[in-house]
Amino acid sequence: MSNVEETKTPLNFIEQIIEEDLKNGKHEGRVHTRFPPEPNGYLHIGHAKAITVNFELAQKYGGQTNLRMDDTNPTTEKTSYVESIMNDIKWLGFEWSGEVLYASDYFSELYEFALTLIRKGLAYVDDSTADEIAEMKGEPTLPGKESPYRSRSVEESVDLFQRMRAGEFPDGARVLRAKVDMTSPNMHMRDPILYRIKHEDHHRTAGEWCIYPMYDFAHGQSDSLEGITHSLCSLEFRHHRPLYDWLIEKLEIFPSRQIEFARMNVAYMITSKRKLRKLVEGNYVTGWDDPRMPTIAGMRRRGYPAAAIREFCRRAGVAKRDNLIEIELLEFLVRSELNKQANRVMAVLDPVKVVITNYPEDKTEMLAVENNPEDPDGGSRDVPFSREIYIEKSDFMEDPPKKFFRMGPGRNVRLKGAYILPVSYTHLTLPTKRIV
RNA sequence: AGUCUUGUGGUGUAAAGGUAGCAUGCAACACUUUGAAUGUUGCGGUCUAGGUUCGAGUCCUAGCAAGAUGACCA
Repeated sequence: MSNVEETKTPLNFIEQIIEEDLKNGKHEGRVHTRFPPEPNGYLHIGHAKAITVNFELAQKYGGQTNLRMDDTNPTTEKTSYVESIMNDIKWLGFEWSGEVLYASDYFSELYEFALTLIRKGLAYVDDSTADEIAEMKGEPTLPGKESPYRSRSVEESVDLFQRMRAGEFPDGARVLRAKVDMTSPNMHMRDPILYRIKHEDHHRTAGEWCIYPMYDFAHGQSDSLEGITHSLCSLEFRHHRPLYDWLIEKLEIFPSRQIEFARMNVAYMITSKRKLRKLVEGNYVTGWDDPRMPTIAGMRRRGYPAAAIREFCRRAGVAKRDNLIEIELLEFLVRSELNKQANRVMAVLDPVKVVITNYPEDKTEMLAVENNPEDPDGGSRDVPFSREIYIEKSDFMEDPPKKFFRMGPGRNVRLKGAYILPVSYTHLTLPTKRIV
């Protein structure tokens, strides 16, 4: 009768999408995700969430996860951050597919993509100033205006773009823009900037380039070049998705799919690299890995186990609504993990001497005490026991209330790993108690 | 001519028209072997108003609320 109902573990909405794709044989059943940090600071608890989701989702469906540095802005990015990022991900317990990848590895391909777009009449070089472009962009409630350079010939744009790349123009003189729709209700579709001029050394390509692609012209293209099937990002990129898809379609390249989910917010924790950097640079903390910082490195130094952080990210779930996770959940999981793996020792901070009057004066025996009651294989250690021992002052009360389960007159207590002690004390002078 | 997304116990997350569940939190009780331990019990919820349906958290309509979006950042 009682058919064993298959206990279907609930799927989050991304898993549902993936399983649907798998069912339809999309991408030959391949699942490939990526974690794309910008190397301009240390990873924090919010990144831990993105890392866990990306890596564990791929793991679950037998896929792979790339680690790709989103390094398209040479002014803010540093190699030292690349190292900290690799460190933190490894410490969290994840392994990326192959070598670390860089968006900067694709600068040549991206440059060719740009040329392709121009030749298709889908991008143009704009000589307007930043202010003019902002002005013409309009406002969310008002349509924008087309740039006078929008109708420039393909040949002229190709020539100008090549000369931008050759370093003929100063920073800000011109940009490359996609030709989409200046009246779109979506601001990101109002001829977004694809390339800007920056005469600045890059942490990896050094002085090789003086034009750099914008996020929208690097991220999706990198996803595509790597064959990423499911490109997960946070909700604020929802408005970028039409552009993400538009570029892939026009370029006729591998159709990665962007899926947005809500970032994790944790009570009392700042997850803004900008603000964390201020703490570091203002010397309010000793560094990105200060134990008070909500960075992965900081939490590591604070003693939080990686397993607890991973579990925290899992329990926070994956959904699209804004959330604020209570710190209590993290603390609960840290305790619970530490309970499993930490050895116990005894220490007395505020000692009170106890004399066990019916125990031989010159005897000392070694009693075995388990290292970890939650770990049967944790072994034991020997603790000496003799007539005079010390206990914590707060473990004794002369006139204890009913709820007090520790030492008190007329009570029996069991000493951890040792004997039951009947306390029929006769005389008490702190800091020494005499017990029969 | 704004657009998009999201509303389920205090918090987070499930329930694919059919018993609103799980976790955390809080409370009470239990406990002669550390505990911020463990065990048991309890508390507490579908944004609002209509509609469809035998039946609505779920579908429809209208509201309301919150968040995102106007960088040559990502």
